Amino acid sequence: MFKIPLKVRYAIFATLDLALRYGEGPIKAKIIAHRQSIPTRFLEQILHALKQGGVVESLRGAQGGYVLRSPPSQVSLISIVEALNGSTESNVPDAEMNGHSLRHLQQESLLSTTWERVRQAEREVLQSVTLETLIEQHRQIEQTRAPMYHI
Amino acid sequence: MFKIPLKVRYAIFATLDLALRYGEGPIKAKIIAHRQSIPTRFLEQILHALKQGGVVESLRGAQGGYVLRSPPSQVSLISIVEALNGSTESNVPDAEMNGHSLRHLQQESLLSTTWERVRQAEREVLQSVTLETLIEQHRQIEQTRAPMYHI
DNA sequence: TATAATCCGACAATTCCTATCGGAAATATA
DNA sequence: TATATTTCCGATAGGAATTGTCGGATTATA
Repeated sequence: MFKIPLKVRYAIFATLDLALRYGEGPIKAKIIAHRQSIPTRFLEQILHALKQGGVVESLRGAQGGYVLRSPPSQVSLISIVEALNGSTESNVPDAEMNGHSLRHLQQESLLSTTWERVRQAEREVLQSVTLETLIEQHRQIEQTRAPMYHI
Repeated sequence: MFKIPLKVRYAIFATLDLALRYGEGPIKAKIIAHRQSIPTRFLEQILHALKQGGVVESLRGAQGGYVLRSPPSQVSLISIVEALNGSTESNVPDAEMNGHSLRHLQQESLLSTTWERVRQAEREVLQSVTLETLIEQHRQIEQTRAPMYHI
């Protein structure tokens, strides 16, 4: 329906990369970027946002890198998405209202309930999917694909 | 969660405008634009898309205009949203795949189930809300607001 | 100290959304 | 038929958001 930003996908695959090596110490942004085919400098920004959002921890300096803050089973996609949107996406900053006419504000209030329901529905799905879920899905895909090469 | 395009809101309020006058003959884009505070030329595009999507019918020429194709109770928000996104949003046109590496395609396939669930959840909400629903909400808001002015 | 890594702000490039425009085609009315 | 009206359609401009790059500051290791 509504488009998923590339940033979000990158963030998911970066954290998934960390999840696959959970407990093995910090991993460098550069390594993740290379493994997941993500522009390095862009990924740095994303990882930084994920840190602000409490999804990952960072260790600066030589031999530093990034680590998941919680085990993969505890990291849901919603926490990743929300980390990227910056905590305070809350509700229509004042600045944005100035551009709108009174009419538009009334219109918004009429739809606000519906939008809220849509977002809640999205949230529920994203809450139910964790990095561990994705890892399992990945394994299953690998298992059903592997036999193909042996025929 | 994921941002709602202005185009979608305009489309909803335009069809709502038609819904409020359902059965009273065609209504001109210019009139709707003025009533709903929507840029006229932009609205024309939107109405055209809504026609392609089967949401409205158009009558060209003098005394022409637009009419809802179905009664307000039969027009759900999902049909409006899908009309705007162009029928064949289906699945990743070939052209788009060229830009992506093999890795990115594998990544996509891993998330495709999740995205599909998110979209389905959105769809269910939007299916449950019709223009009639919004009209009723509107009336209720008016009723609770009106007494304020009499004090 | 030298090296390695994250951090941070600025900004360039690109894509998408919003909006405008000119004129063609169709229709009603006189 | 002539005229006015209105949708139709493509092109494109303007602006905002997304994507991506860069330089250097900061922090840590060795």
